[in-house]
Amino acid sequence: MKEKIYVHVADDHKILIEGIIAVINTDENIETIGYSLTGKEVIDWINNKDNKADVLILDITMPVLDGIEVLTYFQQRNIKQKVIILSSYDDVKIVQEMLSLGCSGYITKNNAGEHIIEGIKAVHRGEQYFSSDLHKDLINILSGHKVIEEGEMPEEKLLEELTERELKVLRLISKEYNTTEIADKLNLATSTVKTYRKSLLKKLKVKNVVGLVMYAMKHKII
Amino acid sequence: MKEKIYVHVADDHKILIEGIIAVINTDENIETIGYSLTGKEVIDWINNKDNKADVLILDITMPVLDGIEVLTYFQQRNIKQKVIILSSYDDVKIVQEMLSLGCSGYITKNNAGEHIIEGIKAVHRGEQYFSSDLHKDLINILSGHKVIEEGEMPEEKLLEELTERELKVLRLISKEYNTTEIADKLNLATSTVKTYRKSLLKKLKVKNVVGLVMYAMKHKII
DNA sequence: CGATATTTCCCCCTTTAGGGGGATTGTGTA
DNA sequence: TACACAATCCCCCTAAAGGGGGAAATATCG
Repeated sequence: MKEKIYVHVADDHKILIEGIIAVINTDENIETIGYSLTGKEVIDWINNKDNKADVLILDITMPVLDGIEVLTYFQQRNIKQKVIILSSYDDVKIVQEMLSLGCSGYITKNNAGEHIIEGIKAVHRGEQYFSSDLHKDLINILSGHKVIEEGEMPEEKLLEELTERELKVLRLISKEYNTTEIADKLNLATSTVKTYRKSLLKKLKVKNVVGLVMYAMKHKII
Repeated sequence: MKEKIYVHVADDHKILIEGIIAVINTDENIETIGYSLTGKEVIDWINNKDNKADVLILDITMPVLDGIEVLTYFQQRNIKQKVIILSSYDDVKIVQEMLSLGCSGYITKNNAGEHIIEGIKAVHRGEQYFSSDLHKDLINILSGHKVIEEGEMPEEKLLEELTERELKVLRLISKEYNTTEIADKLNLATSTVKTYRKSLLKKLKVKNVVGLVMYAMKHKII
């Protein structure tokens, strides 16, 4: 008899958590062990010595610390638990960003529950897992992706087309900050921030800030 | 022994559907009878004579015809099945809009599964049902809301705070049009459009276009 | 090492957005 | 009828955004 895999689920929609738990518990070798409704709860959970979960199913969009922030926290603390991202988005860039933040799997919500069970078992074995409906070109890109080892700190770039700085600026733009305020927050000259704004408009092929914000929302950059 | 209530579930996230089905089937008096992943599938299902469902659980955001379009279709055909909206949004305006489109219940995804069972039974009895986490002021507003009778065509306004014109301008802003282009499209003077922009900023209490677009996306105005 | 990309900053300039008024119609309702 | 409000337009003005360059330092990668 194999040892059980203990799973913790984090999503801001309780109904979805209940669903995942119901699906997961159909497998004898997997057991759910608590859930979180916000990123903060996940952090609290990980810092609890009593937690004995092996795998975390993590939604990207959550109030009070989102999935990205949780992953960043995990990366900084070198958390041993495996993380599977459960997301509505099948965007290549997001998958890459999540991978660079150290997650072990990525499953879209469009996918059937059985994939979650597969995914949990795969990442628990130390593999990486991606749900099958991720575009084929994504799989191609990912096949060349370095598998993240235990304790390793992946430092590679994400969102190939947008640079770190451009992303930061875009996130701040989406928070209604203007050029001067962004320059202030990032300790840059306003001219520099203006340069980033211009390159964002060019790279994303949009007409104005509105296009930038729409892109940011659609691609969950905010 | 009571007669069973047959339920159909529509959501673009299969995992959520599986969850809902798992939750619903814990109740002996309710049985799920198929599901849809897009609004189009719902329409196909409703037009199938073999369908014997009583209640439809309907997500608002779906590809290929969203929940709003499905409800509109139902309203036009005078469909007898009861509809419960399952949504991520607990916004008063959206609830009102859905009610005006003839839905019988509104449950947020933040709510536990047990509410779904309660809701299904309630709307099947001919009542209206709203999940308990909807703001209290919403409940107050709704208590004065006319219950929609079979076959009635409600025509009331939605989005009280924004006027028709402001909404039109907001939608065009979200399409990256600038003031001049909007004025052109609506056959207005640019000064008029500027007036609307200013009143939008005031009414929605945001700093700039970015805030307008964020509001529009969050509230499904676009 | 050399090519390439990122980050940082500067100049010039035009267009657009936004903040502050005010004014006129028309419509519906207390 | 009087009042509120939506819809339409105008003025003035400042701040911000965007379009076009250029340029230097640093990093990265083959």
